Amino acid sequence: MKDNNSITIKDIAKKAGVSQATISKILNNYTDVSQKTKERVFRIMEEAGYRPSHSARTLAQKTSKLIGVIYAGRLNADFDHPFFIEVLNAFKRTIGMHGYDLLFFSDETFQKEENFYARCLYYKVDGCIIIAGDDVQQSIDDLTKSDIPCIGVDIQLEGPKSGYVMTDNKKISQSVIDYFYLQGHRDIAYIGGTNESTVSNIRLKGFRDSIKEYGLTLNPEWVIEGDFFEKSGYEAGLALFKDVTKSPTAVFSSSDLMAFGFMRAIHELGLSIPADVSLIGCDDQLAARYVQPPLTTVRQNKEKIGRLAALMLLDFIGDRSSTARVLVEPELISRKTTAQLAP
Amino acid sequence: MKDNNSITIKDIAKKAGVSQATISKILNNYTDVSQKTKERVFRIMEEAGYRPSHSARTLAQKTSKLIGVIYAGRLNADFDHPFFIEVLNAFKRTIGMHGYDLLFFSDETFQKEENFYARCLYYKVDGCIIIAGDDVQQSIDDLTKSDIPCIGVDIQLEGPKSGYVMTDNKKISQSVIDYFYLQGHRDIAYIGGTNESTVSNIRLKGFRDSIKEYGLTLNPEWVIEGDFFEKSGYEAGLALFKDVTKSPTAVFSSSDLMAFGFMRAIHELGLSIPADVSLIGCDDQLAARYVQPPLTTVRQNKEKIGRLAALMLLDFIGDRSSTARVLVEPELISRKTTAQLAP
DNA sequence: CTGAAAGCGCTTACAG
DNA sequence: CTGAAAGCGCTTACAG
Repeated sequence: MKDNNSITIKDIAKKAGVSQATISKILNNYTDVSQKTKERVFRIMEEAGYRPSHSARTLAQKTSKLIGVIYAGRLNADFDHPFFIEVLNAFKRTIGMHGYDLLFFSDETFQKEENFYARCLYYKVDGCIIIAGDDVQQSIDDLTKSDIPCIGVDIQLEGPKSGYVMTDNKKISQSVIDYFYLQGHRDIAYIGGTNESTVSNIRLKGFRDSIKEYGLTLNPEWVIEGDFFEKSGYEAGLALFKDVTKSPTAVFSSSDLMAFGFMRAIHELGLSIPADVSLIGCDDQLAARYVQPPLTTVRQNKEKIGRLAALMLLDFIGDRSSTARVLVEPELISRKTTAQLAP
Repeated sequence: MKDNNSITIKDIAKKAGVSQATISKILNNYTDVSQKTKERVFRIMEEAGYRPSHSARTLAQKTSKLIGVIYAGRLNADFDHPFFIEVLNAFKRTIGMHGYDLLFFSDETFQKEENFYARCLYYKVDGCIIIAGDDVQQSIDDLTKSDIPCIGVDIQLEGPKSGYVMTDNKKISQSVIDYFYLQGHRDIAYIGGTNESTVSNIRLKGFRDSIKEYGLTLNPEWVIEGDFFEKSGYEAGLALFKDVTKSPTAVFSSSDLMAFGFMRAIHELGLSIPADVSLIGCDDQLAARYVQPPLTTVRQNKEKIGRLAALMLLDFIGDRSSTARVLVEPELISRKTTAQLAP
């Protein structure tokens, strides 16, 4: 529209008295250019205020130095999930150091079609990070089957150029059971996320397996399906403690939000934590530190997950690896909602 | 590298027996193409698996349909700030419906140079959203002076194609003072953010002005500079209540995090909220609902800010407006840290 | 309603 | 160490 700043490689070539090819080589760090011309050209570019063009470069090179970010999932298909942000933060930092920028696909761009593969081809992204619940599975199917490198976070991608990284969710449950067991608890309940969630199912399986390993028996009524949100935890609390004689002594809630709801229910019932029941959450949200009493919970290493995702993707892009599946250790944060079971 | 899926407009033109120009017109919704050819071409594109190329289009059109996202600021130059996320969410949704995708600039891409203007030209973004504290001011200077449309959130951009939207921060303080006054409080203290923060300074000024409007006098020792984080609120609490005879009856903390710190200090001093002192925070973080007692605080309308930012930017891009400055109403959320002053 | 041709700004063999 | 030329995949006046 305006002055457009459209000084091109051609203009620079003319001013420097060399060919376009030479300018291009200088721009791309070729070694076979004499130091003198290099310096002169750089000076001229500086004076002229030359700006390279991403589209021209991408068109010629067929690679964009762009990474697509696909997010959708269990929390309202938006990116207000704190887990998402922190992982993406670390990812962005690492990938940025390698010269990549991030492209966020707006779900709405193509009227709900959400053909991510098409959009990846459109933008010629070099790779993708997919952070997601399980409801995206279908819309990313084409993409993960393609030869565009993809790393999944919390989603098990199985394509030819795909890999994933996630917390060892089985170990989350194991560490919780271990912790409870050592405190003397034998009657342990579980509040899960939706059963459409892979992550949630792994945690549940880990829970069942651990219970079994300790030779304990699991009351089927003590496995409650929630939806990760506060209200479902509240309802679980009410259900588990409506008859105190049949209540567990310890509860593992697979999200902090549900744990908060559970605490509210227990409070309303006139009971107290951890005197009447021990509780462990999962996520380590900020609020976990501020509830009364502060919530014992399990933290995922989001920084590590993000960094690993970036590094793994970079390896795919550079053809230094093909598929990779990595599990990251969780960490149990001990606070005040858990206590030794009174003998 | 591989099959590349490189069916171009040229191939389609050949198969359809028409010219490239016609294909291009169909792709761009020109009206002057016969319905028959249109349908035939669409079918052929479908069969052939044709994919358009963003770079080719951008190169020819000089517009990318990309919006640059610049974030930096008071919280560690990363995007884990909940305010940021929620605003950006709403922004993304709105801008996405108009066919734009979001480009996140990685700060590290150009070895800390952070010349955002250069990168905007490089990618030919159609506009930018800048969500930031004040320390970015310098690195966005070139950009906001240019003719690239920019909308600032929480930062007052003054360029020829710039505007901003933010909460009416003066009103935040006013509503807090109103609220306290109506409860009988006359001795009101303020815990601010860093004095490099524009937002913080507006709030402080609003605080001072409101105090004056009610004809109250402000004890200079009751204006404390924090840094938005928990610890500084804790220290402020200690300082304000080391001598209870000289303490305020009400405190406005300009962030929830500092309010949490303040609560901790009061608790440690053996005092209680709101019996000994009323407290209002600012942000309405998730944790505000879960602290004991639940925190009265001020909420910003992040959804509205994000939507407005998108709409304003779209108007700039479409040359339907030039500059715009908009303030959004805050909302005071009354919870349990505030009480009528005992007579 | 349709097409020929130039152009967008860069890179890439290839030749020298 | 340097350059001429073709090509990347699209759009845009312009002519018909």
